[in-house]
Amino acid sequence: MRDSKPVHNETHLGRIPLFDDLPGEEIQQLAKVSKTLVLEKCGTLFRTGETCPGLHVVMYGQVKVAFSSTQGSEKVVDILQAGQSFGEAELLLDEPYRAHAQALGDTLVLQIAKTAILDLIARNPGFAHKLLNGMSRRLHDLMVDLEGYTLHTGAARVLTFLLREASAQEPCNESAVVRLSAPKGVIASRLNLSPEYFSRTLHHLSEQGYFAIHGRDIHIDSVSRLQLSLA
Amino acid sequence: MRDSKPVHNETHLGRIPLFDDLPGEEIQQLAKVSKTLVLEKCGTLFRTGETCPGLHVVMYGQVKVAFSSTQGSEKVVDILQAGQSFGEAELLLDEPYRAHAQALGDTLVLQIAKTAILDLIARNPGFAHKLLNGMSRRLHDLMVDLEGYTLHTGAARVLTFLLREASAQEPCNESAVVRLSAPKGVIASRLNLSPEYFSRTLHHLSEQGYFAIHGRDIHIDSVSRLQLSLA
DNA sequence: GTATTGACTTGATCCAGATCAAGCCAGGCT
DNA sequence: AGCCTGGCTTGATCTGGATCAAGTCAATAC
Repeated sequence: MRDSKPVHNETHLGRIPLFDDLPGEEIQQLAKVSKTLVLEKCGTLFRTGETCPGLHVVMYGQVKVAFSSTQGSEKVVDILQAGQSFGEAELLLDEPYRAHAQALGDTLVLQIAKTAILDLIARNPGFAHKLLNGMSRRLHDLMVDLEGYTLHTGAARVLTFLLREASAQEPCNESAVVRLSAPKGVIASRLNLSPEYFSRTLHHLSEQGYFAIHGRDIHIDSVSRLQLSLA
Repeated sequence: MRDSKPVHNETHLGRIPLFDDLPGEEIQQLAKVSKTLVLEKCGTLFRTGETCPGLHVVMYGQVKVAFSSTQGSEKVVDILQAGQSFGEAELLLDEPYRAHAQALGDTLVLQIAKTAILDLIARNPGFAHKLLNGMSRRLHDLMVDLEGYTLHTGAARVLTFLLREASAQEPCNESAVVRLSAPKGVIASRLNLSPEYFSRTLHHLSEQGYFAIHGRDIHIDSVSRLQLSLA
């Protein structure tokens, strides 16, 4: 993890959904108070228990956020893609992180100083509203996850995951090729399954004819058939 | 579930944490656009799939929020106490509820019109900030729950629950009597356990000498001993 | 007082998914 | 080439917690 000077971050920041209707001078101000973090594969962004130095925004690459148990096992909570921000709740509450975050590949993250964010909230109602929407989205997604973990089976979670990926990667197509954006073990943990059971479930479902597995590519013939199997 | 005219809601609203530093005229405005809902035991506040008519605030009583599976079983997500609000995320996103809500006893709930809340966010940065803090808190609590569900055992969840209740009901005491605020079955579901297993675990832990069970009262001799057993 | 209902307990059995243990295979080393 | 190393699969076994099935014990209703 190395720091570098904030060169040309304005242009990048301006494209992030959270900031994209902020006036130019605000963006410049943000860029001035943010640090650029370059992470290589497995590089740590933050650890459990650390206090939150600012808002993290993934510029490119992927970051996995996970809990770690005392026995060394870990549970992936989220896989952040480029454009996503993280740590709003901890920032606003001044609570230490419950989870740790690690880059899944070469990744670039901006860290925006806390005061700048608080400032924006106080001065710019539009920004506050956008932040509220972002947190609502996260809260909502977390509820969906929770529902899955507590009252759906492993297979159902796998199917829902594939369907969501399919509609994100190839919207409104009857057939789709879903490319798993992370190692299967990471996806498994994200779905709260052991790698072994995830593999078995995936192969079992493919034997039922729901899709074909080619490495990290899942070929789905009939998206609507998957949908039906969940109802 | 009956509606009644908004009588004297101002005084009640002004005491809710979310609104307690709003000027009097704003409170009056809120009271004017809010509906009073009187629920008796098991009365439904909202159902899964309904769209959100406004922000719900529990004035007194208790409301359980739960997912229901197709097979009739349900999973309690949260038990709302007096003073708590619910539905911010769904309100802001215009998404239908993922869960349903039911009164656990005689309960009074205020329902504040969506437009009034949006207005306040736009006009009053302090309110927006407070709302952000509230949602951060909920997001954070959900992460804690998720951590418990995914990497702690049933017994550990029971102990953590009792400890949290103890410190809420009798802060900083070495011994405490925790009164379960809802039927054991509801608490069990909140901890993602079957009623049977919750009962067993509770009795098993009491046999280990962690506490004594007297109906809904749990007598804890040594709070610090429970804390130790979790580390 | 007796039935009824709802909240809880207790025991027996079952199962989804974890864990343990090999083995496999592709890609990056030297 | 040969050798790791890490990601994935596959099989055998185990277990936390669910489910099914009776009770027990209030508290309310009749």
